[in-house]
Amino acid sequence: MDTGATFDPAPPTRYHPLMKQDPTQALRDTGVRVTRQREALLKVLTEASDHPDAAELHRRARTLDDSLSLATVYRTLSVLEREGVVLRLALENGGARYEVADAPHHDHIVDLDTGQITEFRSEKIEQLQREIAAELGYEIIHHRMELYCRKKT
Amino acid sequence: MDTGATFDPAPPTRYHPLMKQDPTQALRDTGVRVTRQREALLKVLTEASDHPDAAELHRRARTLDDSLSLATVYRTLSVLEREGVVLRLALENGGARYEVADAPHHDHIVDLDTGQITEFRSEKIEQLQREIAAELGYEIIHHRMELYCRKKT
DNA sequence: GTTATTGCAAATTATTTGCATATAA
DNA sequence: TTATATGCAAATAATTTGCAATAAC
Repeated sequence: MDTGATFDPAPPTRYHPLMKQDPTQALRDTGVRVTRQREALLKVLTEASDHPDAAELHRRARTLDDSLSLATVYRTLSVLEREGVVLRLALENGGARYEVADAPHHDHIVDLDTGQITEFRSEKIEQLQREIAAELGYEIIHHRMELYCRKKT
Repeated sequence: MDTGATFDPAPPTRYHPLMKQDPTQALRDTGVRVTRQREALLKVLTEASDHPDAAELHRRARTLDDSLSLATVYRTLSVLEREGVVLRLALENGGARYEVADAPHHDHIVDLDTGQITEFRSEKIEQLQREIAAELGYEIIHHRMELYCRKKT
């Protein structure tokens, strides 16, 4: 069985335009001010291989800048999302989770027992999605797909 | 182009075991008490062709039982979800939306401009999903897929 | 008659916002 | 210098919960 799908426990390649170079400089070029707290958050985000929520990012980034407030975490995440630097993930339950947009588009497998998230992409599925949307006269702007799974015994 | 996908603006066929007969009687058989407020909510849910949130369901059901409280709406929805009678939809933003589990599994297309939701199913995609999960030793318990689209011009 | 369900109000959780102060460019 | 970002505390929004009263079976 070869589905042509590829997997990434933690994607290595830079992808988003803003991530091709130093993200802080790239942000500056877009007219976004780079503050101490934004640098801390960016560092924590790029180093995270899991998918932390705002509170967890706050916890981690505070070790780099202990004045950082949770409100600023939310505000910064929203700026970074608008700039295309991070992606917000809204899983089935609980609050939003975040990941750096440093890899090509992918979808997620959630391990229901461990909570572990695996990323994968399937060009075949993407193609089918586009065709299905097109049948209804639609163009896909973006999409989400999550497989909630358990290890086979 | 034939993707084999099928579409339902509002699915007609009863599906869930509990929906094959009178849902209220079916619930009673499972040991769930059928109250005035639960009947009102069930009626509103089965008659809805859109995907209302809790507040909207409250509004609609209150015309049938004006004593119905929002807290009871939430509690009832959670009971109905546990019983498999309704599905909770957690779209990209905003609160949860609900639909009756009266049709086979399907995914959703969300019109970004009108908010309209179209249901579709694609056995091809489902098959690919299962294969991808299997490659990682996973079995899919359930999944979600939403295509956020705009009408092609 | 029991036991589950309800309404109400108060509590929670996740996130956002107003405002005076601090700071990047 | 001057607009933007920050921290703090208060405000929202969606959902949940404690508890005494009520109703289903």
